[in-house]
Amino acid sequence: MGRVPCCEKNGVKKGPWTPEEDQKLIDYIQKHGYGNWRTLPKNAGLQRCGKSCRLRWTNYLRPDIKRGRFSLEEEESIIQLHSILGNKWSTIASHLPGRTDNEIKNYWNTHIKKKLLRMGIDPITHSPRLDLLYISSILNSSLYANSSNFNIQSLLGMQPIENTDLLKLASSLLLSQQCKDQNLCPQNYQCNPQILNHIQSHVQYQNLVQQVPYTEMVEPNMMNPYMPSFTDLSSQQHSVLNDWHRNNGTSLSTIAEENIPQLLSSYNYSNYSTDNQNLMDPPLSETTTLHSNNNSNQNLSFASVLSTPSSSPTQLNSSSTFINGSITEDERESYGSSNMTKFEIPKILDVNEFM
DNA sequence: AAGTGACTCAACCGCAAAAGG
DNA sequence: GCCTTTTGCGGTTGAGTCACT
Repeated sequence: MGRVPCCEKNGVKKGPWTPEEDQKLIDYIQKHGYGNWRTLPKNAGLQRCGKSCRLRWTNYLRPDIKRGRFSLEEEESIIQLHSILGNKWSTIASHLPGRTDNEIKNYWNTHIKKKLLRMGIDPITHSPRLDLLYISSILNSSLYANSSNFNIQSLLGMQPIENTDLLKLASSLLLSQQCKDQNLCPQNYQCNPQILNHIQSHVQYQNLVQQVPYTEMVEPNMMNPYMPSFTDLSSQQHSVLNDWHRNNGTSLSTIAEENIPQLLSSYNYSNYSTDNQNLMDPPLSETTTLHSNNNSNQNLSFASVLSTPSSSPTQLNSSSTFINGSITEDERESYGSSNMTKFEIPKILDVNEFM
């Protein structure tokens, strides 16, 4: 395994480590610790550069390294953390005891990323890949509708989407966006129920990855059309939060997860309007009842979308499908055993550290 | 059994940040 | 404040392995 040495300059060896080299490194570090990686190889009698020694130790020889398959909990943690942190592998690794950044990075690239892609979820934004759905929709509904040998999903590495409704709703989503962009949306625009189903599915996915305090949203804007970050809040919303902050003697950064949805839902976000408006906000906030709340006429706001975690009184329809309703065996392996609506943050996650 | 392509993962590279002088 | 050195991180590579034909 590994890379073949491309050169051996100055007697510095590269490539795979031998058991003898490993033993030398272990012996030296056990005796002297690993203070200076630069001088370590010389002192340890290794013909390696310090960088190589450090890497070998941190990724392989460290005694607290956990090897073997990632557990379901670990996988869920990685997905959650990645949705918050992006490719900050070392930070993610620091929340998974015994796992290295390299190992997590590899696991992400070889397993999780592909799995999400197959499910039609963008592994970068953790949002549905509407762009591909849109292309697919166009192609499926027009020129190539009857062509059995043309399949954009397979070309793009996606799982075949058999549910044509999903394609339609993707089109609807984009059309509604275009409509909105051009101010063509009628005041009484009725949101396509299929879109609602889709959003429900997406919210379920977000339940999986977004079970973190909202304060975490401050840092990376997750580019998720349904999940505006804290920094996306309008000044009015900030004002509400600040009022709350003043009344409770806390800072915004310390507002607890369970408080924000409650706080936000007390505010009528139908007034919410900014240039970078949420993709679905206008039609949804006017007409829809996404949640089976006790108030069936409650406006849909992103606050209610935000409040979907298990702490929320809002319960999604547990029979809702995940994106297109067909979860493969592979995906079931990862998600099937855990009820997404009941998913909880693993105890090892202390997201406050990200701040 | 042999060939082939996909997958895995240890290790390398280059860059940036931090530390030291 | 500037320069040099060291450390850490994220992206990428490619030999070994596996699965399929």
